[in-house]
Order: sequence, then C-alpha cells, then structure tokens
Amino acid sequence: MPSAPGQFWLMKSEPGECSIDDLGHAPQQTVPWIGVRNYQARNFMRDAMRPGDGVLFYHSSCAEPGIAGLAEVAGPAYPDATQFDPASAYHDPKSDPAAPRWCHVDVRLVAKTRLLSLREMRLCPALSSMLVLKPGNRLSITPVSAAEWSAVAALLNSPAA
DNA sequence: GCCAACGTTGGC
DNA sequence: GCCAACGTTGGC
Repeated sequence: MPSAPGQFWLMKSEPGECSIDDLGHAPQQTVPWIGVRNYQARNFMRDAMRPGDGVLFYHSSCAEPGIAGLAEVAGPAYPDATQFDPASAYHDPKSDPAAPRWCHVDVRLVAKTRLLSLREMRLCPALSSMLVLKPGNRLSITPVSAAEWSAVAALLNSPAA
C-alpha cells in the first residue's frame, strides 16, 4: 500500500494488452500507460496525477472484469511516443511534435490482489458512487474518493462474496 | 456478437 | 456552433 497517497484513481487495462501479471513482470514492475486517446483521461494524467497517487488496476473487456491489484503513479506525465509512430496503432497524424497532444504517466505495481469482480463491486453500497459503475461509463481513467478507496481495500481484505 | 452509451468528426 | 453520422468502449 502507498503510505499516504494524495489522490486515488481507477485505471482500466485490457488483460490481453497489459494484465496485472504483465505489470508484475515488467522492468521495475512499471509500465508506461501509453495509448490513451481520450482528452478527459489525458487531462487526469497530465494535470491531476501526482507521483505516489494510489491506483486501482482494473481489468476490462474480459471474461471477469474487476479490480485485479493496487498500483501507484510512478512519475509525472510525459509525451506519448506512439502518437508520432506511423506504425503504431496509436499513431495520431494530427499531433504536432512541437506540441504533443497525448501524454501519459508510468504506473508501478504495489500489490496483486484477489480479483474484486465488477459484479461484487455492484453489490457493495459503499462503492455505488464509483464512476466506473455508472451506466455507460467508458472513461478509462476515473478519480476515486478516499472513502471508495478504503471500501475497496476492506473488500480486498475479505473473502469474495 | 449485440447493443447502449457517448466522444469525436465534419458538413453546413 | 449545431448536430447527425460514425467509431469505440465494454458489459453481457
């Protein structure tokens, strides 16, 4: 656990792209959070995240969506190199190298946890305010309140429902 | 594979 | 600056 993170976030990752185990096997257990092409999510990383902030690592678009581990923001945001790579799926021809449009932070593993499934999250009244549970929410990065973070931590420390 | 939600694009 | 069309996300 981060000792005293300033803020908390939930970050979605498709396990086929980068799972919690992929994060654990990465150098320094840290991955660059490349490929975000949504302005709101970018703004969270660029303007609001601080090194040490707590991250709920969430598996999306998979058989068992849910929180798979805890992580932390490893450093400040910097330009996403893939936006200038024509061979990359994340290439953005409209981005000006003199004023890069997309940036990202690095994310470091804190602890792999049991899977707190989306289904179980929905059953917990203390989590009902979480943005990720709102119908139709597709934002890949969402802020998490201290109360929500604590409630998630409590659920992770108890057996699956 | 379906489909609802919603962000982005582009014509006007 | 409106808004319809389109593309993407992501749970089911």
